[in-house]
Amino acid sequence: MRLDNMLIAEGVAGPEKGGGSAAAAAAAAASGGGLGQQENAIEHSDYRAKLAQIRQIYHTELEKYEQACNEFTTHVMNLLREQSRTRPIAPKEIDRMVNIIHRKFNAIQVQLKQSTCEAVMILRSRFLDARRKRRNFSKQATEILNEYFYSHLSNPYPSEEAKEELARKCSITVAQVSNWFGNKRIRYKKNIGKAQEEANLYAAKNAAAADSVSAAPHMPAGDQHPSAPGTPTPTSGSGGNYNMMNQQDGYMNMQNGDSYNMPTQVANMRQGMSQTGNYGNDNHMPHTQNPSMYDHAESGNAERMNSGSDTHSQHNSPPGESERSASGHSNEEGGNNWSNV
DNA sequence: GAGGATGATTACAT
DNA sequence: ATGTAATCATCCTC
Repeated sequence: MRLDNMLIAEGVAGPEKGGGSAAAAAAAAASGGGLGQQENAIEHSDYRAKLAQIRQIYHTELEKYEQACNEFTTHVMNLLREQSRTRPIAPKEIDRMVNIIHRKFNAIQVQLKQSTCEAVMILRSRFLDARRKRRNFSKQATEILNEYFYSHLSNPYPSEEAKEELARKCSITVAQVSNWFGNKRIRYKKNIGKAQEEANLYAAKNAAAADSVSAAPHMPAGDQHPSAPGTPTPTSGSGGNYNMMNQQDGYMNMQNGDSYNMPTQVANMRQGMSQTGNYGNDNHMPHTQNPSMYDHAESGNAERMNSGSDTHSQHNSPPGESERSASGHSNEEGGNNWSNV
């Protein structure tokens, strides 16, 4: 019964006219924004064509089975009729035989329906799989995301609100922002060396922005963390939008002891610089001074990765981020070791 | 066309 | 629920 319903819903079973339109409509709904309508139309016609093919195969097979069922039933009936000459055969017995045959053929039909459902599912996944439709984000969106990421390098876990804000700015969904940060964190860790160049780029950008801000100090005081002046976003042009980030930087600075009073941009810059300075250079910063991820990552030292806090701290840190931001609590136990895996 | 970059999905952990 | 890691499928650059 469920199979029947599904096949009807997918437009394989049910009325012939407009077969597949339901599924095509579902496909249209599921595909979401981002694609041109023409492109959609092409894909949907393709999808409909394939679905029609499945539908045709399904119906011819079904017809074949029904025909075979009828043939076999009449065959058995004939046999019974012949037998009735030699022995009495009750109508009940005939009914029973017919029922058995029908049950058998029903089971075969269920198998047919199952495999048809599978085929439709595969077709759907082929056409509706978002991976097949992926488009790169706009340059501006990537810029905004990178900017946020590198200015929160010590704790690149945007809160729900920050994600919404970023999503709005980049014209993407919150889920896409989450995906982006997930991918970014992983790939940053995997390729620290290369990412450092990028990090420096954004750090320098921030520094430049900081200069221009300090030249014209007009930031609303209410927006600012006491120890972290605002970090304006050059591309966004709306300086007060990264409230969360300022608070997070405050959290980061709290752990750094001497950098507690350091302006955010300078801290970021320093992070970037220390990164470059340490990479391929024995001039490591003492961990107590700047226990940032670079010290761990650039060394590529698995032992170091396991030292300090265990995996719990890593997993506790992200979910706590928003709470920290909201409550303004600082974490006295080095929490910015997100790369310590 | 090859290979890297990138967005999305999945499995699994906490 | 949210994160990581691996992987897929596509885009993009050379």
